[in-house]
Amino acid sequence: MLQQTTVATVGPYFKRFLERWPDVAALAAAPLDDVLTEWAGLGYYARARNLHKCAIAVVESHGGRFPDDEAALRTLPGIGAYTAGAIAAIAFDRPAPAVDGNVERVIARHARVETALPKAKAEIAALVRPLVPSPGAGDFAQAMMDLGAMICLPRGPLCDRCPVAADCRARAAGDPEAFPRKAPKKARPERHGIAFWLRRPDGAVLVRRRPEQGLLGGMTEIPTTPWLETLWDAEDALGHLPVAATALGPVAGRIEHVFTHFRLTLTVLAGTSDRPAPADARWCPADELHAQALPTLMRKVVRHMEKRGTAGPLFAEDGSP
DNA sequence: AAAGCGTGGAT
DNA sequence: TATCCAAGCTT
Repeated sequence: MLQQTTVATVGPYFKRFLERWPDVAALAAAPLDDVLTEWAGLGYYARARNLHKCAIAVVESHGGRFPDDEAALRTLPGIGAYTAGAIAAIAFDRPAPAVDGNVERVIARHARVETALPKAKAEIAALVRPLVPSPGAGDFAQAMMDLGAMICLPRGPLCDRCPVAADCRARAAGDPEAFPRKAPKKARPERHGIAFWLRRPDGAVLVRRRPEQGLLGGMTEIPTTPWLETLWDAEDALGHLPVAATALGPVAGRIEHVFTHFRLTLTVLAGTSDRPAPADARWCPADELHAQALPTLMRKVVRHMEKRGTAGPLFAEDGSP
């Protein structure tokens, strides 16, 4: 859960997750959709799919216990270089480096590594590995991460309180904030889509499961058009209407959302339908909507509609259809 | 091996 | 508002 996510954000998710699935066997036995529902809002949903796969692998291939060496851990789904090292060192006190973003920063400054991230990852891990004490690998891993999190800050590092300031090369050069070097990031394009808010006379809302792979994979969505860098023509959008509907009209306002690699603006087309749901979709009773595996973007759509009320055909605030 | 993959908080 | 950043991994 903590991969690319802050402790503060993870906290409540972690608690609920462990209450529901207290051990690997329980998680392995759970339906993926339940795991995704519990994960909804945390982001990077491949982590949830991988964690579930990982639990199954641990149960089926490792007798229900995590392996204690880096190489075996590294083969499990969702466990990469950092997580394998962290588990080996912290859970089993094996001499492995746990190099997260904090440690990368500490080392990049201490050795004044000129190679830019992410290319420098291997170089930095190679610098850490010989430093790992044994026993004590777990404490070392924690200490290095805490040094980065509390002293060797991204901006305004507290060098006066740093236990290794004396031989820090970036400190000596007076430019610690210039490290780690980073590859330039690319622009974030704007994309647009139209969401179809379709209700049955009994109030149920049409929802759909997204494909298992890719963005928001396996999560539940309010059906939308594809998300393109061009604005949608109303007529083109209707070609993506998932089920025949009546009283279709645009809803005032927009939903803005920022993903890692693009910005998205959704507008909503609301209507009514009494048809059976298509194969990849289902009618969700209104009072069950919030218990679905809705990612934050889709919760924004739901919130948007709840704010406006959902009775009858909807029109823009200026009265246009 | 560069690109894809979420979200919220801090500055 | 824009940018950065967070206990990274997979393809």
